[in-house]
Amino acid sequence: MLGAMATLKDVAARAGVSRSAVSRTFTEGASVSADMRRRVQLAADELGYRPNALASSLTTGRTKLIGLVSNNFHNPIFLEVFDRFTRGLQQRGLRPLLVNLSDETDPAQSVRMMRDYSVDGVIVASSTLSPSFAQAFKDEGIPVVHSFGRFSEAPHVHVVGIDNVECGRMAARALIERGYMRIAFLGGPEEATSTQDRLDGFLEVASAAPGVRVTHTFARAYSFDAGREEMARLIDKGPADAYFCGDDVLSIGALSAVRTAGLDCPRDVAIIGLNDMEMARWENIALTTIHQPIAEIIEASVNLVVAMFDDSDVEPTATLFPCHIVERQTLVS
Amino acid sequence: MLGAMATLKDVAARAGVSRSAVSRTFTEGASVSADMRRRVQLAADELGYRPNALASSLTTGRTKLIGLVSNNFHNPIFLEVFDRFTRGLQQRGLRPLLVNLSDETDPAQSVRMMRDYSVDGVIVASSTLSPSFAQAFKDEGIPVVHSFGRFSEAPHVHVVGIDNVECGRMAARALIERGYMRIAFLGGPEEATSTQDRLDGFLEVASAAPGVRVTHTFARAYSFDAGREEMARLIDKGPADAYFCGDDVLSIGALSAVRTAGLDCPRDVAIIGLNDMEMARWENIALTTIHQPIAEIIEASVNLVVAMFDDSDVEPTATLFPCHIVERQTLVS
DNA sequence: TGACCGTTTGCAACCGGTTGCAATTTGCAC
DNA sequence: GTGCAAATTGCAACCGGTTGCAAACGGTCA
Repeated sequence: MLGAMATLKDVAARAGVSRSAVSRTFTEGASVSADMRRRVQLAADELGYRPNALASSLTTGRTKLIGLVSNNFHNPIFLEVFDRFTRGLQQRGLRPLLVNLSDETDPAQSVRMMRDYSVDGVIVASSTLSPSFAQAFKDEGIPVVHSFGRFSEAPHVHVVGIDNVECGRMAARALIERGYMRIAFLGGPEEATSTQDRLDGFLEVASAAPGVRVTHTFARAYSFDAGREEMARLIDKGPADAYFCGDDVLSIGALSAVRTAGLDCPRDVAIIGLNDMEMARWENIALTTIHQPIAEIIEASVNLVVAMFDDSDVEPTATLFPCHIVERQTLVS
Repeated sequence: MLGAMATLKDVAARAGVSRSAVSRTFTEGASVSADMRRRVQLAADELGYRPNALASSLTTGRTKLIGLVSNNFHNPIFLEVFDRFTRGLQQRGLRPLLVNLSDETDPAQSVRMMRDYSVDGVIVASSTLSPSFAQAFKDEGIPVVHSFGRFSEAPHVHVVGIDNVECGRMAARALIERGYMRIAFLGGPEEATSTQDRLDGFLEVASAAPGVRVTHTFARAYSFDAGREEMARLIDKGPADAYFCGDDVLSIGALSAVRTAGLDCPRDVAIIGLNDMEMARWENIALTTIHQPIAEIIEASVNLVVAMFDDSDVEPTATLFPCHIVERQTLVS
């Protein structure tokens, strides 16, 4: 169609004005007369001109690119997360540059990469990465928010998420209140910060409850298979009465193992999950679980990273959103 | 840490060489002596210098940015798709710029956006978008590949995917071979190209089979709820013996409805899906389904878009990968 | 008519790189 | 030591924009 892409210069020539005039026409709030703007627009339209966002970023220092870094590409809840993040960013005129932090890749490399592309900010979306990973971006001078990250009283970077320790407590209380006496935590991978925190809270409450026997084990991943395998193993050894599973996917795997073993879910082995992902509502699953307010977390994360554009040096904050239990059918009521 | 990011000029000054020398040191295959390279490297390391990818794109004309455009942010299989795309691109040194084509946003806007950011290419990952959408990128001179797109003998843009019509035939044959006499297609949204094609193939074979009664309906989306609702409705009216469901998610929803109605899945109502997503293997689902070779499709798509960098004007091709049925437990054997 | 002020416009330098070309250096054979 | 080709280096222009500054313009008021 067009031999080459029209540039500022072409438009200026065609409209018979200076390059600055063209630039100003396409810059919000610049000083241009209505007449000039009309002439430039006309020439621009004829040539199909659009400003090159990358070229202008050179002088303005803003790319409107946001790094979206995650290592959770196997947990269905993250599709929901990506959906919301991309929409939230797009609505604000920002573009997500997606980084898949698969285990092989060196994390430091992704930091360099983000710097190479001069992203305006980075959102680390992961409940398993250590706080130090997000910090690496800050050290490079890149605004960063850690979504679903580990809470800290005095975080080094902005953290938005839930209080995993409190969720652990909440789960323990829920099980104890319902009269379960042998309860257990079936966690995600031991090295995940979310697993550690949820366990801490769970044990804190459970071990303080008189007469309650509490145990815990870890699955090798937040995945269906890992949950199923671990629960199968536990059933073999004689299971507890009720389990707090590290997350919903794990819960669904565990649930499957329970049923395969010919046991009934709330009656023989009860389960409470965490996340309240879409699937938890499916009527063949009907998982009782702790709801994590994803939408709020993401909204807050995006707002935070945007706020940092203007004032990059605000004190890092930890924003926690409250969770609540959604009653379905995997716990006696 | 560093007041500001070090630039080429800073490094040149520090090393006492010309700016060109620094540039060449960081350019593959440029003419620099070993001695020079050492001096520059030293200065660069001391300053923590890294070349600005966007600035260089200005002269090289390559950004290594690839637009990844999709409107499927609710089908769990697309998490797998995004995972594979991001890894495939990253391995080749490319960065995915994710675009969420949610229904509200004007498609034309995403085309402009990609142009503004000078992406080297675009991958449209969607089985529901019309071919003309992908074409819009081509019209702007942007290399584009439509993954999971509709097959055409003479496509306007590169298409990589499966033969949906053939899948429809395959499903019909599978049901007929197994002796089901009243079969039906429970499709995705009627306007999705994949739904249309699968229906065509299904009807073609089914209506040619003597004594076989065939019907079809559409769910309002490729989603669990839509599948469950539609199947519940069908059960009310008296269901067919066996259903080809538009995809796995739909199948799982339908399966749920079948069980909720107190029916047994292969015996009373049989189901075959399409996709073979991870969940189809879950033992509480065990869906018999047509396997779609996602990995191959994505690998081929990425290769294709990369190949277009060098030669943008190759004749558009349609690459189809064969599918096969994976036997599990929702069809009699 | 001229002084004065606010707007609009263009010039030219700059953002952080790349690259063609010519000048300089190097290596090697004689 | 000389001659010549190949390898290395720097200069300067360029990629596609933005922006501070000063000149030009337009209008008002005396």
